[in-house]
Amino acid sequence: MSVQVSGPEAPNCFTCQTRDRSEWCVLSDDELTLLDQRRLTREYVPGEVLFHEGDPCAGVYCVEKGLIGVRKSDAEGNSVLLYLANGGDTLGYRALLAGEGYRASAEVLEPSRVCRINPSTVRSLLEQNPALGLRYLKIVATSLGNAEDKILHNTTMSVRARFAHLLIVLLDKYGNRSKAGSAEFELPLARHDLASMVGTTPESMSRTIKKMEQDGVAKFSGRRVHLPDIEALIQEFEPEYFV
Amino acid sequence: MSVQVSGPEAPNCFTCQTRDRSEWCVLSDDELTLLDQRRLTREYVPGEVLFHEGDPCAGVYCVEKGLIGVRKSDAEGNSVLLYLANGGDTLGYRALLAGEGYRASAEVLEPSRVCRINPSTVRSLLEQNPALGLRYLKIVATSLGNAEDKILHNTTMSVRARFAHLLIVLLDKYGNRSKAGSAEFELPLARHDLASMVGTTPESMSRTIKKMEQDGVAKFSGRRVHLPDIEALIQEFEPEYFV
DNA sequence: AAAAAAAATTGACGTGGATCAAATACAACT
DNA sequence: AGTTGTATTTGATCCACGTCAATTTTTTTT
Repeated sequence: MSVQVSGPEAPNCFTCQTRDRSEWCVLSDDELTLLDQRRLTREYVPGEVLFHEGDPCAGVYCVEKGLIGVRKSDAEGNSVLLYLANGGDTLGYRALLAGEGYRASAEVLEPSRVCRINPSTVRSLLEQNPALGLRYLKIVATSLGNAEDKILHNTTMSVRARFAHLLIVLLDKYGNRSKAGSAEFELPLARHDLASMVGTTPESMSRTIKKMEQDGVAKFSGRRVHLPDIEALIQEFEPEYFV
Repeated sequence: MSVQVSGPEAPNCFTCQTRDRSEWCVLSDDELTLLDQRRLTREYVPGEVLFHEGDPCAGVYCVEKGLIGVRKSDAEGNSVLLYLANGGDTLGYRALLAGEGYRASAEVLEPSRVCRINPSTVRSLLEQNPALGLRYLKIVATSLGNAEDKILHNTTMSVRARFAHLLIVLLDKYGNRSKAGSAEFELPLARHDLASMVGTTPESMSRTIKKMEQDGVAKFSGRRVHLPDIEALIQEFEPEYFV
């Protein structure tokens, strides 16, 4: 279960390694002190849930380290993984800013340390520091752009093309395009979560992977992926116009 | 072509009927004066385009009256209609707030009068009036929630269910649920645009409509729709859990 | 009113991907 | 190592939907 962190190794907002990657980088020292006083820090293990779809907004969750997946489900049990959050990412701000409950749930995928800041604290920071609001505006506006991209992709591209796209996104986030043209890295997700991100079933995911291996576009072994030709992979979702 | 509006009947921000429905309702008189000086008002006819996907952001577009559709397309010519904007709605703010170019285009569907406010004016208003930023935060956060809903819907529901959902949305926006259980109203869209909103082809749209008529769920004649049983229509996308 | 153009419908057909069911591989305990 | 539970793969089948082509209907133009 999750535990409240305390003791000598206790984290705080001033020494937080990921603060400069988060929205809080615009806060003054005084504001940072407030944030530090109000934060609730917890360690989570895979399978735990930060918040559930439908819950009233309990604040924003600031990921210090680990991996969280944001999932949206419907009544019949279908669901999609909308995105992944790492150290430096914040979750739950959409609900807070919209003045709603959560419309997705956040599930822990890898052992994580996460701070929660309650709604009133965030609101008072927003009111006293306009720069924070602008930061959030930018984040939300960018997310909206990405979400709209995804709407188009999901309705026009094949499962294979969407998965190729996902691989490139994951490569840029969790691997690195070292050697010219090829790359190898560790996927942060199990098969069924890959399927969930692409918006398909594990069965179709499995078959898609198999076919891509046969075509030599990618090689999978467990969570390890080898991409021999990144250009070719990109062509899967960005086809040539002049054929 | 679009024309610059002037003369005695010239509109202005103070007398604008739709201002209190827009973000600008939080502006002071001074700020409203600035807005009024800087606005560029134009009349548009169907088929014209306010801005294209890929264009650098030229500001926000404030719809006074008419109907605008926001469309996103890819290289192969696929496209989806993301949403519709009426009098009181604002367009293009996402690009401005994200600091990007437009990632969708805005096409005029019915004769419209639209004001454009250039980026620097909006930015200075945002800087001097924090309430405006909060308004935008709320709008963008709500849109993001809706977009994420759509991602889930598009990947899990059938064309027919999505269309049933669209009909209810359009009814609430362009018709009214007068008589208990039934309703009749005028669709603001042609068939191919309905298809585009649902994320399907005109052919499939046509067949879906036909089947719904056979099932007695809806009756179409041109753009006129009769919905004899709204509850039944809702069941198409919100199925019973206890069967 | 006739002609031309555009929009919508219908038909025929193929297939990507969902579904159901079973087999295999893998991981975690004891 | 053996057992049990879970994740992944494979197989077989089906159908919702996209695609292409041909009409028909509606709208626009002259």
